[in-house]
Amino acid sequence: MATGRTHRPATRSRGIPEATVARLPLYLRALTALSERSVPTVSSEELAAAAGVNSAKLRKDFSYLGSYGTRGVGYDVEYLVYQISRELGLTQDWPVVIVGIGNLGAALANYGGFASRGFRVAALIDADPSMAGKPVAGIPVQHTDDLEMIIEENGVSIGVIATPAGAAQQVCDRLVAAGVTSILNFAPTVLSVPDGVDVRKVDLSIELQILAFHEQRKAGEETPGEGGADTTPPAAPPAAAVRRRGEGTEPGPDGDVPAVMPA
Amino acid sequence: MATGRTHRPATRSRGIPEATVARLPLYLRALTALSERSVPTVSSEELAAAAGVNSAKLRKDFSYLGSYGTRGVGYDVEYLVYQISRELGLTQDWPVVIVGIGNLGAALANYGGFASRGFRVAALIDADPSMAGKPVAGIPVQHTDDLEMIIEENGVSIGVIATPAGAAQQVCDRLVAAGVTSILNFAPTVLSVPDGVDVRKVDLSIELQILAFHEQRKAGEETPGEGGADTTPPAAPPAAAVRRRGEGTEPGPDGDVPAVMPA
DNA sequence: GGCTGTGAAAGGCTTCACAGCT
DNA sequence: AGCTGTGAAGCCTTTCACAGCC
Repeated sequence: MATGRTHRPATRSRGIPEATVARLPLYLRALTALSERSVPTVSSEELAAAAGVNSAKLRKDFSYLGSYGTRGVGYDVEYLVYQISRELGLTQDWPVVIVGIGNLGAALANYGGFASRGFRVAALIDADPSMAGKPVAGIPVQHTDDLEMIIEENGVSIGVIATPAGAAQQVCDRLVAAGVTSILNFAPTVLSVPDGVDVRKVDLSIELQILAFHEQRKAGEETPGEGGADTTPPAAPPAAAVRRRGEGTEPGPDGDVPAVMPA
Repeated sequence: MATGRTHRPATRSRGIPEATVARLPLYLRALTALSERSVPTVSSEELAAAAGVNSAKLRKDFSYLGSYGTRGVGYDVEYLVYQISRELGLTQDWPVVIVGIGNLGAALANYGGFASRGFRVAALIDADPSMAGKPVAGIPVQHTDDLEMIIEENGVSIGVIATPAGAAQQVCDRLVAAGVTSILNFAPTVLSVPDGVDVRKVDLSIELQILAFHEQRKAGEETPGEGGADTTPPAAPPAAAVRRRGEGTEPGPDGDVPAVMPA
C-alpha cells in the first residue's frame, strides 16, 4: 500500500484548537453575508444563530483569536471579517490544482465559491490525453505528464484530488513529491502521506452511511422482529465464537441482533 | 419559513459514540476490499492500518458493537462486513433523491459508489424546466413541482441538496415537509431544520479554508520579528478597543500581523 | 442594562496498558 | 505466544455562569 504513514501530527496548531479552526470558515461566511447587507455590528447571539452554533461556543472560539469584540455592543463586522480572514490565511491567494477532471472535477472547477475567497484554480489536470487542451470552466485541461512542472511553476501547495479511487494514491504521491503539502481528497480511499502533509477528505458515501445509521435508528424506534427475510449472515463467526453481549440471554432469533442496549 | 433551529440532539446515538459511527464506513470499506481479495481474517493492527486509524481506537470502536473478534486470531472479515453493514443500516436499500442537477448534482448522480452500497438514486430533481425528461446517469430529471409526489411515491427519507445556496433552504423545507428526515447538504449554507431531522454538510470551501490555515502555519514556521508592513485593516476596531492577546506570553509583539508568508 | 471574555465544570474521545481468552 | 476487549488516565471540546467592561 503505497508509502508512508497517515500520521496526524499534533492537532493543536500553535494555539487555536482544531475544532475552532474548523468553525472559523462558518463564521466568516455568516459575517460576509452581514457585511454585504452593510450590518455594522453583530452580537455573539446573532452571529451564532447565523452560523448554526451556540453563542458560548462562538465567544470561546473568538477568545482564542484575541479580544475583538466590545462589551455591551458586540463585534464589528468588517473588522472581524478581516481578522478571521487573516487567521485563516485568506488575505493571500492560494493557487490550487485540481487533478481528475471527470464529472466531479469539472463541477469543482466550475464552483464559484472557489475563486471568490482566497483560492485560485491554477490548473486542471487529467490523465486522459483527449481532454488535453479542452477548456473546462474556462481553463484548459493539462495532461498528467506535466503535473510536476505545473506545480512548480505555479508554486502550488494545495491540491485537490478528484480522480477515481485507483489513481488517487499515485496522484497523491506525485503531488507531494512535487511540493504540495495540503491535499483535499474526493476519492474514496485512504491516502498515505508523509508527516507534514495535511489531508482532508470529502466522501459522499461515508456521509450517506452516517445518515443511514441515524435514519435506521429513527425508523426502528420500536424494533419489531425484523420480518422473516433475514439476509443470512455470511458465515458463522470464526468457528464457534460464542458472541454474547451484556449478560442476559439474547432474544435474537439466530443470534446476533444485539438487542437493545441497556443504556 | 426557514423554521426551527439547528439543534443537534444528543450526539450519543443509542449506545455508539458519534465518533465511532463516523468511522464505521471507513472500516467497512477496508473490509470490503479485503473480502474481495478473499482474505479470511484480519487483525486489529492490519485493519487499522488499512483504514488509516490506530488499532486501539479500532478495537474500542468495535467493542461498542459487540465482541466480534477472536482473541489470538483477529476478526473474521465476512462476518464483520455483515455486522457493520447491519449496524449502519445498509442491509436495506435506501432510496435517495438528488435535488439540483447542475455540474455537481450530475457528478453525484454518476457517482458509482452510490448504488453499490445500500443506496439507490430514486430520482433527480431540478428547477429548470428545460432539464425535465433529460436523462442524467440514465435517470430522467424531474421538475421541482413534483418534489412532494416523488418523495412520497418512493418512500424517500434521505435527500441530497446540490442546488445553489440561495435555493437550498427552500428545497430543504419542502423535502422535510414531504417526509425526508436526513439531508446531505452540498450547498454552502447553514440549513435550519426541525428536531428529528439530521443534516450533514459537505463544503468545499470550508475544507479548503481549513487547509489554508494549516498551510499558512507551515510557511510561517520561524516567525521572525514582524517588520512593519501590514495590510491595512478595513477599519479600526469599534472605536479604540485596545486589543491585546494573552498575558504577554505571546511572542507576537502586539501587532496582529502574524508575520508575512514567504512561500 | 447589555454583552463580551473566561475560569471552572462537565462531557466526550483517544490512548495506554494489561487482563483474559484462544 | 498472540491478539482482543476494556478499565483507567489524559486530553480536547463544549457548556455553564459570572466577573468585567461599555
